[in-house]
Amino acid sequence: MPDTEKKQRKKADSPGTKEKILAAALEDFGEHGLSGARVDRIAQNAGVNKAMIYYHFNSKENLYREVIRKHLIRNITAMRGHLEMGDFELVLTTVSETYFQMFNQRESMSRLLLREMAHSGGPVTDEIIKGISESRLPEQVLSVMADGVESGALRDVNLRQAWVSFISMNLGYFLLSPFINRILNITEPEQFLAERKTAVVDLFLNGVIAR
Amino acid sequence: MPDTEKKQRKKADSPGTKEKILAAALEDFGEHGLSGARVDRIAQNAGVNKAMIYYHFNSKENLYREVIRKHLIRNITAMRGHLEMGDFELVLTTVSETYFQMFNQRESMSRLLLREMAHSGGPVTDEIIKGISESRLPEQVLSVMADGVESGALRDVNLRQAWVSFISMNLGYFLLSPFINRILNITEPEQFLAERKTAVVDLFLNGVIAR
Amino acid sequence: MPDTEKKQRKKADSPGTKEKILAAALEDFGEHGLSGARVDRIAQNAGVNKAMIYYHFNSKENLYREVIRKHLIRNITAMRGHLEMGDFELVLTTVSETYFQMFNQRESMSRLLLREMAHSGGPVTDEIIKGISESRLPEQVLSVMADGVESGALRDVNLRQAWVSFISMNLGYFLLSPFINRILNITEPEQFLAERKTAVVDLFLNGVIAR
Amino acid sequence: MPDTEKKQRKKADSPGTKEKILAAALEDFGEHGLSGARVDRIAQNAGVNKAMIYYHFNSKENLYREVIRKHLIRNITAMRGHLEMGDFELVLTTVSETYFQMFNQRESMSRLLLREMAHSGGPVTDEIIKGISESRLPEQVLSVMADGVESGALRDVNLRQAWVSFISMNLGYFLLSPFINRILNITEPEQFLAERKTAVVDLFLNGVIAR
DNA sequence: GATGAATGAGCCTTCATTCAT
DNA sequence: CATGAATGAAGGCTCATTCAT
Repeated sequence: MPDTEKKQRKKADSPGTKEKILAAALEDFGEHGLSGARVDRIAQNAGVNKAMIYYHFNSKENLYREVIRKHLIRNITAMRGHLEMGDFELVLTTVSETYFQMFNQRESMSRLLLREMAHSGGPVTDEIIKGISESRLPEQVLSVMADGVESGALRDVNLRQAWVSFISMNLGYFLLSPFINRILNITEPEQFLAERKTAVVDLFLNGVIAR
Repeated sequence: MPDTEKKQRKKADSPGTKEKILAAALEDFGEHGLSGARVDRIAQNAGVNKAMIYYHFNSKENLYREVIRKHLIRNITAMRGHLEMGDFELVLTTVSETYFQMFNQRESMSRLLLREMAHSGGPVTDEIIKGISESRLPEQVLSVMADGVESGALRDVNLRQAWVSFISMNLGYFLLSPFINRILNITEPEQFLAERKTAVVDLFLNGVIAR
Repeated sequence: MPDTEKKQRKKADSPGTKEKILAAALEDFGEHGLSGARVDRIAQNAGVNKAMIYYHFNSKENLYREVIRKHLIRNITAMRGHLEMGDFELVLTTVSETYFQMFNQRESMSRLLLREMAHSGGPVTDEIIKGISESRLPEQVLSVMADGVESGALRDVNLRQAWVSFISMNLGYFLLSPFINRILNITEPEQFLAERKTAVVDLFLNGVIAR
Repeated sequence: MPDTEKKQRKKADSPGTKEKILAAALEDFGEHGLSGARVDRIAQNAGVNKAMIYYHFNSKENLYREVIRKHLIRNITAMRGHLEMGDFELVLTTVSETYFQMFNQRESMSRLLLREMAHSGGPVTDEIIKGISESRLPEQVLSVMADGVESGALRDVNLRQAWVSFISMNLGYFLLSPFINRILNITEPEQFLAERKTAVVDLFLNGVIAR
């Protein structure tokens, strides 16, 4: 049947055209933002014709959506799997590690997220939030901390404030690294980053644990 | 009273045209970023002719530079004055307060800074960094903390890591608030923000103080 | 007949869009000069979208370059073919004829060249000069004249001065015709032009031949 | 009377403001043409406020007119004085000399004239032509030549063609010098120019004199 | 699927000109 | 006379998007 053939070809034909576009788009959106990105440039860096972008995705904005969907949300929801509840310190370490993996794999990623957050009402804000909410991660951690407070293991701190602080500590360096590196004269960012995971967990734990 | 406003002067008049442009520009750059901002829109919101932007500033990018120069760097360097060394907790509180004042006065500001930081190689990165460096704030705080470690008052933590964490905790909510508010279901951001100052200092202090 | 026009091809079609632009551009540049020409006007007269000018050529200035390249340099280098050495008078006549053909075919051309020469450091000066040099025309004529002087057929005149005079005589009317026609009250320029070829060669020959 | 005072000041006040503007304008128009010239630039180079240009002259185009009036037409009409009829060769030499003086004094001048001629229907074409006609120079020379032909001293050439050739030979180098210098590899233009006057007259005389 | 050509709206910038002082 | 500020009308160029093949 020709139909069958066609369908199979459809998948086989474009050898990763969509993927090449998505990769180039991630780079460009990360580097220049939604309005600063250029469809021509993305097409050229992907090695495809510009019209193909409109064939596969329908608009620049939709491409942006898909990029975030693929690279960001996928990672966030994947976090759920890695997070089997247990020791509080282990939970914190796991969360930290996931963030570090997520943002470290591709430099463009953090920039992309940054810009998106700066937009607030941007096109994919809702989806990101939905992704995070569905991961139920904040909920779980807050509940673990609540248990800790109740059992007297943790100080009676404002849990949501604490959680915001923890997230901020984790993301902070990714968001601010170009600045921090120069201001603090950090010459080996990789090493600083490697130390950071434990430093963050250590500071936070000492900050909340009862004494 | 005479000379209440500045209407009677012959020259150097231009009743705040530059200021009106700068204000409108801050809004637009904060809302849409450098590339997303529109010169027409800025002119219209400032109530001036579009060409005046090029008369007073020379290009869109230069206007951007001036906006940051005026609103950001001015604040950062002003911090120096407020920071007479004293009690460690007082220092932290002062720093926190300055950040909170700085970003709270105008919503656009945090978005502007956010975007600028995401750019890294952006047009004013150097100036911002210079402004911060000249304020000598990081230097001072690090030295205070070093004293604390030496005297045994503070745990032997990596100071730069701790400092990055403190900055991140302070800026984090400003940068991420649109997300955080919805994810943590924060219905009264003002109150959350008001609590935040002390929460941040409290968590950090407990995190570093020797026990 | 099949394939009369070029409508059936798949690619490389664009039924002469580039050519239409070049033609309209020649007119506009000739009429108003590089800075006086208007891209909108060129596009409209060519019957194409303004953006196509930037698609096919990359800037107004580059379009200008291409116009000259196509219409001027092509003619100059073509001269080489017509110039088989022979009788001195024949050489002069050939040169004259080429100039007359070149500038007579399109009124805009002479104006274009005129303006370009007035610019000296203009964008295509180098190319024009290269085109002329490569045609080796001046070289050849000078050498023929040198032979004439040596054999005693020609007076011992300054050859380069003579050559400049000959060129000037040939181009002069094209450059100055709007003025000359009115000052000398020439009511039938075509006839004056037709007589000019022989008049120029005659005057020059008599001026240099030994007596 | 204050009125008297004012009037006298009027003339005395601006110490050559108009002149400074005219000088700067000549330069700019010569360098960039009517449409390429910039009022700002002229004002700046003249060291006056831009509005002054509109105070003294009324528009860019009118300034252009005045520049030509002052620098070109003045010269052309001045020629009349220098031209007392006499020996034919003397007449030719005088004409040549006048042209050479006129164009040699200011480099911008020839470019200005060139551009104006390329415009044909330009704003001052009429005035230039009127200036030339009123100088009666062409008329006089043609009549001298006619006498020469009648007396048998000159060959029976087409007088108007000959006159056009003579003018072209005189102006040619000025118009084409940037090109000619490079094509003929003329390294000392001043010397070439100095030789040119006699070369032109010599060639023309030999071309028309009966043999 | 893929491509080169085409389009229309809009953007940043410039410029001749005017106005208030 | 002189000036700084202001204006409106383009002008060159870009860009997301679409079309024909």
